Amino acid sequence: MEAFNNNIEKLNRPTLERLLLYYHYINEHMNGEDTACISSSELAQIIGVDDTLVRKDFASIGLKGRPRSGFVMADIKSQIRVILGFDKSYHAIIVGAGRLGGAIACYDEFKDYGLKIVGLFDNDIQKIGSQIGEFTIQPLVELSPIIQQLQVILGILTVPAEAAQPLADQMIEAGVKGIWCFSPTHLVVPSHITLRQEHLSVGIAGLSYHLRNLIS
Amino acid sequence: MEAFNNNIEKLNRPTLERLLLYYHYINEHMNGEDTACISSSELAQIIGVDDTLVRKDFASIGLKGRPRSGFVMADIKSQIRVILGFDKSYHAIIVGAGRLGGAIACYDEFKDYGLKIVGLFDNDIQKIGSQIGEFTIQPLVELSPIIQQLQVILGILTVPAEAAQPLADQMIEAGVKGIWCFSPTHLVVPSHITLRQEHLSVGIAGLSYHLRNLIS
DNA sequence: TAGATTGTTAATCGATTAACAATC
DNA sequence: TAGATTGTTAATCGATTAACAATC
Repeated sequence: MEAFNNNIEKLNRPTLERLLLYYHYINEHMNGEDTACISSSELAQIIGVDDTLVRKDFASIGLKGRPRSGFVMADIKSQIRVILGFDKSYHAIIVGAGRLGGAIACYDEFKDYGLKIVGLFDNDIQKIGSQIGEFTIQPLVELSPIIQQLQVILGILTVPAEAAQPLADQMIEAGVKGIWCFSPTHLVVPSHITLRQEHLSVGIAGLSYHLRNLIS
Repeated sequence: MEAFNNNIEKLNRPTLERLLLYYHYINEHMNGEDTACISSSELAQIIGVDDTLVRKDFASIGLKGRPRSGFVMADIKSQIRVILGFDKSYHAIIVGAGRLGGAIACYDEFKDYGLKIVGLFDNDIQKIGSQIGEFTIQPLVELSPIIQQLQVILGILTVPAEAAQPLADQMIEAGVKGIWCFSPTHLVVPSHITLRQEHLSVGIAGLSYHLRNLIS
């Protein structure tokens, strides 16, 4: 297990992102045939990368193919699930019950990735107690107790930028191991905390940069 | 203009992303002093990159610094705005008036990036005519006419995965030049169309991968 | 067997970092 | 002037691609 972990710990970001693309494609095109195969070159063409890269990626997660037939799709799917941790379920909570927080709370696909939302919090007295999807919005005073009671390891932030840092600090103090932040700010967290910052504006930047010459 | 465009057209993705980080930081820390300077090493430390890289990035967008003082913050800000096209305003519409569509429609920061949402569409008869923020939800039959009338160049998709492709096709047919897709699917678009696919699951993959060893 | 496909080593490519002269 | 900081060339690093023997 030690060696195995050391091995996959090395996966770099481009590889991680490609693994997810493979996973999406296989997931949508498996049709229950457990023994169906796909060649690295076919998958490479679909994803838009070089076929050697696909084989390298698969080798890096311990997948073996067979000359003349390729890789068993069911194997690809299950191995990526294991490597990315989708086979293990873990608890997350959302702080910020605005439209974005609500959208994430109700996002159906999360269960495919092992992520289970177990709470939705807000400081707005108007919202507390009301319902979004299957969640009753809870007050912030419950935040730390719930994190501890339910062993929540991921905190999702969908609050205004200026509220994000203190809430992140509080969640880390209470025991979360990761922060997924949708607030447009720059969080500072201890090095042992996994942080993923989603900046909508990164998307805009790329689009705007490519579109700017078309704007009259 | 020709030469200038050829020049900046070369900006690669890491550079684009860093430009945005510089922009965010400068934007929040300028305090109206138009002449305040910042050194490449100071900015580098804040962003978490090498200082040579900051100077390379700035050189690549035509920014010049001064030995002993650094770069004028106001210059950095305005030059990045021009390069990324934030100084030009353009029209976008959103298709899919669910929670995520609503969140994006009401996202306040977009105006800083030149993006102006001019319509919110849905096919749900229950939703059509109702209000989200300042938008009245419109029926899909209005989609193409509005795109043409208002010269909409960006279409934002927040619909279920299976609805995304035909709607993208329709918007491209009607004249949009870019698609920003939040639906968890793989869109196929002509090569002259700028596509940005946002996959929430990419974020989950990275988080899950790093957290998986902590899950009991 | 012949031929398609894997697995892997070597070559290439592009981005980052190091080094350092030029400059204010 | 002395010293901090830029601007740029060369070195390094890491990821991708090419080449090709091994294999079913």
